[in-house]
Amino acid sequence: MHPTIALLQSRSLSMVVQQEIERGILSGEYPPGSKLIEAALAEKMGVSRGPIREAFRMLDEAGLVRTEKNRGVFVRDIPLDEALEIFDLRAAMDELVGRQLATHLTAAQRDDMQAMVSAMEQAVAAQDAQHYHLLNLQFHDRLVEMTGNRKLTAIYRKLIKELSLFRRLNLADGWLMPASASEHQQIVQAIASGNPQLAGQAMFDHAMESKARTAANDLRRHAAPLINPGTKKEPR
Amino acid sequence: MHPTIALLQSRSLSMVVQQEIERGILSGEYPPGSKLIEAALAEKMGVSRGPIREAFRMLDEAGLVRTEKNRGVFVRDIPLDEALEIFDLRAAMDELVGRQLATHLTAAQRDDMQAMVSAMEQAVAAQDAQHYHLLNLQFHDRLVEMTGNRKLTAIYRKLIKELSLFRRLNLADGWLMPASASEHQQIVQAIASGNPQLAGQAMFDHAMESKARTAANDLRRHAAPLINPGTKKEPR
DNA sequence: TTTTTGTAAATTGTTGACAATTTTTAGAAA
DNA sequence: TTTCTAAAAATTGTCAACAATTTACAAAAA
Repeated sequence: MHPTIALLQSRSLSMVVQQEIERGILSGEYPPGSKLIEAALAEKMGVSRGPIREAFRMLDEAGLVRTEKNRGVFVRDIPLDEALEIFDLRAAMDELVGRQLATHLTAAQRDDMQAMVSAMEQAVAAQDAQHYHLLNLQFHDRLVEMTGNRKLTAIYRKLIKELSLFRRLNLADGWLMPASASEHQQIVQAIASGNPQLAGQAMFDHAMESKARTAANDLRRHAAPLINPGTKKEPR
Repeated sequence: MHPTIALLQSRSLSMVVQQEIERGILSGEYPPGSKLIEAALAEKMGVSRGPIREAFRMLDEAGLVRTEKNRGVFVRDIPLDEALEIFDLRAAMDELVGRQLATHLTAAQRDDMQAMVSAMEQAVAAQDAQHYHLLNLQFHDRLVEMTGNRKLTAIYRKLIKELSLFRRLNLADGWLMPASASEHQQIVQAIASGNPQLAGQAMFDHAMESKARTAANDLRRHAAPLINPGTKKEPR
């Protein structure tokens, strides 16, 4: 069967719309706090408002937008305290990932991990922060996926998406690039050693380091505030 | 402001519908696998199909129903392997809860916990399995809530709801009631001791005991199959 | 100037209608 | 009887229209 036909049979309009809006949110096209207007999106995507509204409900439940009755739908802006909460939760999940991988890792998985770490080290050497950032996200995503726990993987990915709506994170990435590079090699070694306690600890510590860096970076931001770029409409 | 007016201003129709359908699912009125018909629900609740469809999208994202294009929406039936995955994830979250409570517990919280354990012991003495089950759910929910981590609390509650769609769980509860009673006292003591490692371990072990009991109970179910009660329409 | 008030415009909430697809039913053919 | 086929019914997908609410704007009052 033709792939396009198969796609139209399985994906309803609202799901396509949901993916498209989500892409726009995660890419920064619709920044945190900005208002999403039903009619505008409907016209842009060539559909009526029904599927747009259904997509809004999915995005709301996923935590990417917030809905105010009779006022509209806004891209969520994750406050610092919620971001820190998510880091704690992610650390616990990563610890579980480390433990499980340490007990069930295959040789092929071990090589995968090592290859990704090598790629990250190359990105560090090349000073390519953007590429390093993508590789880092992929590394952790793959590790979670390797556990085979689909529910864990699904929730982990949701948390990562929500975290990307924490504005102040973006700036941080550049400065922190070299810091976490060596930790990844440590993680791979701990997992490969087959010691669940050690591997879990390495993953947990790495996640908490990210949390600490984010918190420290937020303080720096407050000390040296930025000029307000506000061109988009904000709520209230 | 009058509470009824405030309610009507904050809750849109689709949110009310979502809550009502969710209540029906969790109460067993709409059992796992059963089909949810838009028109029937719309008439029953006195609204049009639009809000029903929006509620469906929320419930789908929450994992309580599954949508098949052009075929309809069905209450999800959680398979054993997914239930076991959720137990692993919940164990990691509970471990985090134990650690955090051990370091930040107030005296009032400690008394709360102790009171709930006492209530559970009374339910055990009275052989009231139904009441014990509710108290047990409340105990763990309150502990998660006490951490103050809202994201953790929200995801934990979602997981509990999904787990309740694992049919085979219901039967298990009765037999297992006395087994987990003493573990709760152990948990409270571990948390009250202020030792994060110990408290986390107690919570983790307790969750994994639940998992093991569920798995064992499922084996028993397969050995002694039940007469099929099927009166509801099933998909396929 | 600043605040208030009233009207127009924009936007959201809800509904009913129609099209597309699936499911059921009844009859024909094997 | 069983299997296949085609029409009918039921159900979902999508849309456009209308009502309700909020927002924007301009004039009047302080």
